[in-house]
Amino acid sequence: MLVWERPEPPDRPTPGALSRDRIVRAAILLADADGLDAVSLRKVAAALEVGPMRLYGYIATKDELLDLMSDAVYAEIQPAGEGWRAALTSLAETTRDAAHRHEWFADLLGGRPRLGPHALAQGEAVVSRMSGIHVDDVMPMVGAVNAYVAGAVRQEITERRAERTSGLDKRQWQAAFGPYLQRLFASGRFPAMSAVVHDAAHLDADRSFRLGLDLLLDGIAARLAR
Amino acid sequence: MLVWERPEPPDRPTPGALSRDRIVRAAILLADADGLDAVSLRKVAAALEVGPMRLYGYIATKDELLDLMSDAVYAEIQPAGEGWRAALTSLAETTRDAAHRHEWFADLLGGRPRLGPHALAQGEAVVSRMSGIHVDDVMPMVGAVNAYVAGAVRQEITERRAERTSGLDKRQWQAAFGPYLQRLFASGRFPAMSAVVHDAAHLDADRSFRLGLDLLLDGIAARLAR
DNA sequence: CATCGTGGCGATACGGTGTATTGGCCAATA
DNA sequence: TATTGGCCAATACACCGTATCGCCACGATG
Repeated sequence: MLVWERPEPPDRPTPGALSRDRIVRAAILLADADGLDAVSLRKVAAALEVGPMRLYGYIATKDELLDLMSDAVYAEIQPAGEGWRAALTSLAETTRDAAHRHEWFADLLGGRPRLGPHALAQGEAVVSRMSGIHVDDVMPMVGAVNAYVAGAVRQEITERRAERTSGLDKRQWQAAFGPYLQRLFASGRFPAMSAVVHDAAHLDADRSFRLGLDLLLDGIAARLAR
Repeated sequence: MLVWERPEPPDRPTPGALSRDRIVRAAILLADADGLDAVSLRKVAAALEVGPMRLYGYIATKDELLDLMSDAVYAEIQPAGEGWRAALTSLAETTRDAAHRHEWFADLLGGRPRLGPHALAQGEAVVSRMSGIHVDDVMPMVGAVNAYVAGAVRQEITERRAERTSGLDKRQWQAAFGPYLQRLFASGRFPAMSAVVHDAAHLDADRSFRLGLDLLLDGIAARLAR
């Protein structure tokens, strides 16, 4: 049950030959274009001009393919920076950037164990930059940032998707939810929320993500100062 | 396309009659028992001793059923407490408790718009308790807590599931990942992580969740004090 | 060189899914 | 009583992940 490791055939691969990499890349292209639901083993195989069963010589199951796709994205996330605050900020921003390039990544983020080699390498890159922090504090702090990032990114992508599908048929969306929401708010059952959504300044996604992250990092800084 | 509102037939319902509530409750029982994947319209219908197509008189699509299930869980989350810190803490803990009762909720959390009536009521309960906070700061702060909670809870449930399935056949799991991880760590490519997982105290899930939450709340408190 | 064995690969098959369509039956109305 | 309308069940379709089977081509062996 080797998941992330599977030896390629030792003789140099024929250029057109199948491989785990080619399969994962094809799956990622499909997911980038049409979302995770568009990734089926049949479609991936078709994109590679191959029968569906061929894939089972390289991956054991569809879940394993999803794990490999995730780990391929982790390869794109390599946080840099000096000092813990820069490292954690970079971790958050590069993860978010990756999710913007691959929206489906937001759906997988946190939904499966992060044990792939690239995910581990990313963890190493972060942990190794947490200089001067007590060893007992490293994982909780990194974990908290990862949790915030996963939740915030998923929320953001969800909203973006909702806006996009409502943009395609904004008329429909407004017809469906506009009256419903309007009635609820007019009902007076949500006075506090009404006041906030009416009066508050609306931040764009960048600023809102950054603000929440800064709150968390400020809390970490305060803890470290004690 | 009324999603969360659909009038029940006005004459008082026959006890055994179908209804959105009965459908949602049956789906939740299935999901609690065997996970989200076990929720299929056919199985829900079978649990209600009814043909699958009957459900389409009450819900438009399976996604709508998932939205209704989510919103039913939000009905269980009613944060209490006086003052913003108690309210946000309560929001986090009750959300986490709900995900412990309904593990599938962690998979849905943040994955779809939170526009159901109970979700809105929960939002109102939180916002109305953010007393003394500038109107522009309310949503970002509540949003940050919600993001952290969603990410942390999903991560926690994912780990819990991995442990459980590996508990069923722990031998298999160790045989699969033990050597792989051992080799990676022995390879010396992850010195910082190795040191941390070797030397650091391991917190249980309760403490780790609470610690991350406190970091974020401390950051909020610091911001409010400025 | 002829034959046999083998192993990889394609096609087929199975049980499941969400949902569209069809057709029949029952009940209320003209 | 004849008709019509609406509800409900059954059927149907396209697709999914994956198990199985049978063929064919190739390498080893007599």
